[in-house]
Amino acid sequence: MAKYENEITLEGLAEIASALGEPKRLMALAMLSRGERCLCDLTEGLGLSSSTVSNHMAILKRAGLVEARKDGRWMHFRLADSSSGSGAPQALAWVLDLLPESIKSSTCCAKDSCCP
Amino acid sequence: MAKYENEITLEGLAEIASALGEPKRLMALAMLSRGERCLCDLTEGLGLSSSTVSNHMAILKRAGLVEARKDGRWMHFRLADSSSGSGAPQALAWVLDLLPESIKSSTCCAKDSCCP
DNA sequence: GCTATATTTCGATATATGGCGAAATATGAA
DNA sequence: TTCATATTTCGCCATATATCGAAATATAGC
Repeated sequence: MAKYENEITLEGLAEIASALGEPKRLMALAMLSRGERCLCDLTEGLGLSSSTVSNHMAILKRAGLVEARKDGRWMHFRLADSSSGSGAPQALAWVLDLLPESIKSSTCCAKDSCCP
Repeated sequence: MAKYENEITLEGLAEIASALGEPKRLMALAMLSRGERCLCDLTEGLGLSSSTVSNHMAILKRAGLVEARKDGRWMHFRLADSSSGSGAPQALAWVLDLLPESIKSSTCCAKDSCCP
């Protein structure tokens, strides 16, 4: 973590935006906006291999956009808490506001497990 | 308003985020937040070649984050108008809110032409 | 211990991106 | 028209990214 409590560096800001810059990752966030999911659920919903989804989630986690919780064999992911610093909550607010509408005009998800 | 007027696709959203996911482009937006600039000003401020900056600005323009105006030999860039649709204004609001603070802890800009 | 399942890590590969300099284009000025 | 300047386009290179399958790791249940 940075030297100061909630310090936001230019690189950190770019990292957050970059993490959001991939349709499948946006799709994953949309799924998580409806509640916690384990990796296998995300894998099924996104139609990607588990290794690929694991990578995507690591990127989102590194950017501070999601948090993970291990429960036995399952890794559960959820959207980052709004109290977490460094700009991620604001980014989530922005993107979650626009996601529901944008998903309607997309064929990104393999199943409708993610689509309202 | 028409149904598809300001439609946001998942890919469009990802394109906006992706355009924001590069420190030099964030720097360029910070410069533009202080007023219109021509490409040569941006080039000097960012410390990159003009061809590279031209590319960066094309990416920001394509994402709807900046607008351009040609005046003689000079191409002037400015932040996209808040009335423009497709999520760019919200993205700009998010990033412009955090940029001033983040720039302080960065050595990205070649000159202080961009730093408040 | 052994097996089955969930996840991560490890190559490998194809494509995308950021960067530059050189060449091409556009335009104002002499 | 000729020259100088601002910008874009092009070719190239190095690095990053998205993806997969296979192998490695972790854990629940037997």
